[in-house]
Amino acid sequence: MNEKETRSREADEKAITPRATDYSQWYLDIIRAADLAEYSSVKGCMVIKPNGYAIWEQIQSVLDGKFKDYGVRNAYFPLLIPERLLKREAAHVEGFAPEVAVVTHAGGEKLEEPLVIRPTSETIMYETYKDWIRSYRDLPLLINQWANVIRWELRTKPFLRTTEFLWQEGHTVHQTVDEADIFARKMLSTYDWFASTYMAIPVITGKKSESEKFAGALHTYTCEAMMQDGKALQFATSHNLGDNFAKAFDIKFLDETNTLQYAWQTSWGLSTRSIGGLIMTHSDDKGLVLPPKIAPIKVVIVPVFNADNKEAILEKTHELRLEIEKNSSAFPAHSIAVDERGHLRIGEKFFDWEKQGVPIRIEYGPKDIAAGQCVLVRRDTGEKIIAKTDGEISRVVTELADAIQKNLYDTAKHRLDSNTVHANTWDEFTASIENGKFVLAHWDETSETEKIIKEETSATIRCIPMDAKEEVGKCIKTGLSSTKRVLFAKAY
RNA sequence: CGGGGUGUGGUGUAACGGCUAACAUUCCUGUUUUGGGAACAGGCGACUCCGGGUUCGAAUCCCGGCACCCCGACCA
Repeated sequence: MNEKETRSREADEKAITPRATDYSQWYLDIIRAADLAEYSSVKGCMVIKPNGYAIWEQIQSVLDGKFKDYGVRNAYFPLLIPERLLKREAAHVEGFAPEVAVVTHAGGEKLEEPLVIRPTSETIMYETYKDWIRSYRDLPLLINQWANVIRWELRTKPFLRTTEFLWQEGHTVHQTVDEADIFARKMLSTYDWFASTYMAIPVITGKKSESEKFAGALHTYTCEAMMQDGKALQFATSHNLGDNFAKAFDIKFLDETNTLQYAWQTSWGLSTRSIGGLIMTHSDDKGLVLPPKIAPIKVVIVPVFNADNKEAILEKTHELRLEIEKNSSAFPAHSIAVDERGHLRIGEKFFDWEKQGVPIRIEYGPKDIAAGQCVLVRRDTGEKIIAKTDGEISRVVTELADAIQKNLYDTAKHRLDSNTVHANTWDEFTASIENGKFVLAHWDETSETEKIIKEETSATIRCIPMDAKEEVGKCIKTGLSSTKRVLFAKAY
């Protein structure tokens, strides 16, 4: 075997499984290649590694700022919930009972009352809320919590469904059902805005069907994204809880007319699952691809040096880095990396950063310095751009980041639009679902029909789209009359 | 809980019932290298998943257990 063949074989061994071959393995390969997470010794749980957690911190930072703009304040409630609290709201306990973990022993003794580890915090928070709320002047109460939760799922996959996961859960209390509903929708559009603007993930917003809605909610609103294999991923949800929990937890307030009333509530959440969506939306067969606005490292400068000129080159490299940093607020110091590693060859460094999804790579060596320029390479297209280092570099980097952000969104949007189809007959419907499409179809609005469709095709109603037009139609399964199309797809 | 598969250095693999369990890679030390996956030299690293059994002799054969992975069922 000659040298060339050896190199080619090694390259194959390091390569990521192509998407077309095995989508599931491809997804896991990306996570490993980008060093985002790994399985832990606890079944169903994962260790989020620094590269993965850095993405979560970006998400936290953007969302938390937006929540604060709305007057939402952060708080923290206990991990352990007395079992009786979880049982207060009938639909809620029925929905969560199968997947809760229960602590039965502590302090070396069996507990009088078991404690469940929160699968979500409605119950423990609302138990407290009832003492916080006396009059309409205490409302609205707007609280968010960044926390971990545990749901004992039978089958797990990193980020998308793990036994323990991180999320934010917002819980608000309002005077009227209308005000609560408006707030729930406002949070839905906030998630929509975040997904499209920052994650470059276009979503379809809508309402969940009765059988898919949150256990204990009046309405559940959702953002549904399309992955590269055509399957749907629930990106985030926002619930109008009505007065279901207020009645179960006795949350009442005195209104302006001195009448005691039950309050109206919402809850809304976005989890580390969104990172799974991010990976599956943009990554390619070379590794992770991150949109610049959410990438922890937005630019990596790879200097080209040898033992003789190393110090001189590195000095110039840091000057270049400062030039970008000081001229554009979008690129703080920690978002620009300089690869000074001396034990790796230039090629290995390039592959390393490509795997990690860094949006822009800048190559900077003696030839560039002599010419007063540097070479920028886009992660999304691989295109090389030469820019003058003097004066224009920070503008070029900023524009390039915007162009990458836009390109990633446009590509995902095109994929979503071109794979969303209408079906008017059962045959059309099943064929489209089999082809991995999002299918807009008429439905007779019964849970029975929904269940039958799921059993026969494994497709579920992802949502009743917010922008669904009123039109006369017939249910694709039963032929009964229907007034609007709903979104069906196979889901993660 | 069904169906399928796998357990050997950190990772990926090899070894007919028979030598001190081999090879590659990672990692560490040095030297030389650096515009697309470097080379050489040296070094660290395993009770071959666990427990029994058969045998002069077991990573290998038999029995039992356990763990993990994939496909279902479950899942806001």
